[in-house]
Amino acid sequence: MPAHVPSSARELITAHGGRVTRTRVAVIEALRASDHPLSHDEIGAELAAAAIPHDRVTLYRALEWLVEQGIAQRIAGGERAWRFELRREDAHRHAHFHCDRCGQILCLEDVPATASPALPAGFELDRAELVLHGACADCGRRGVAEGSR
Amino acid sequence: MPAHVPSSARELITAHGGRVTRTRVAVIEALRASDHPLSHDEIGAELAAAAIPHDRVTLYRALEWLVEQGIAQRIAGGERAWRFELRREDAHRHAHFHCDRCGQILCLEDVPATASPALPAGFELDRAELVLHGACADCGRRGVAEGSR
DNA sequence: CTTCTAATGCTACAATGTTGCATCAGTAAC
DNA sequence: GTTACTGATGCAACATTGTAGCATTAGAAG
Repeated sequence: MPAHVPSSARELITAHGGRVTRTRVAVIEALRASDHPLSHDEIGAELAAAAIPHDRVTLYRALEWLVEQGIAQRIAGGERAWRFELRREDAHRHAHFHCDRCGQILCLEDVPATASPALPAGFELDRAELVLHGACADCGRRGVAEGSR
Repeated sequence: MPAHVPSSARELITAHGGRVTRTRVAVIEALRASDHPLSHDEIGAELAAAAIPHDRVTLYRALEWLVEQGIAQRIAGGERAWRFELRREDAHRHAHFHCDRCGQILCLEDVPATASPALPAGFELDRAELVLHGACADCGRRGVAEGSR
């Protein structure tokens, strides 16, 4: 990925009136480099791998800020922990797939998370979250009868 | 609701080879009586209101069993806690709405949780979970600019 | 370089869910 | 009805995930 992309992590942060800190930059880079939503834990591991000192709480707050600013978005995956991914202009409506066996979550770029128009009166729609559950290609091939836990 | 519905809680349990215990019966009744998915906490409150002694862990395990048996299903709502609802034959595909302001979750009976056919090769779909986020009728009417937190 | 304050990095805590194990109770066999 | 078997419970202790408070650090502006 070129280093001088239009909206670098630095630009992205300053554009939202935030301070450019190593944690925020690293989190954005990690999210950008991944092809699937990351959990707090996974992001923490990325930072550790990049030898970037960080605190658990700081990471939570950095992500909270990114979500508030609309730079990132949360996904309620299959497990208890939140997952995060960068919010893209047009593609922030794709669905996700959660494998009930290996727990992996991945993006289904081709599957739109359609916002149905049939909402009751008075309701305001902000966003739609579509999560498909099942077995991913790897797990599916290993047979259905194995049992997942 | 009539007491002699085709599949009473008792029948539902024995049909799946489980023992009929007050906790399981009460949980099923609570889920059946509610028009929206319930959290552990809410179900616990129902049991307490019905003067049914219960333990937090027992409740978790009762719900776990119900989900395993396909009697109930989990919904990953807006908050961290799981929500549960009875799984209905044909209607187990409706979407849910999460109000980002009051935290309430409710069923959108009219909105189907469509399972897209465009899954990558090798993937097996079990179920689709569609959650719409926004403001419910009550919260929406009270103005958008109030701020949610 | 100094100043201002947003972010950080603790610690401590809250909320949610899980594990182990002794005991209780639902069910079936007698 | 009594007995025996084992699923289900209840308790304690723990694991995971996320928050709150507050003193300190460091980004950005002058």
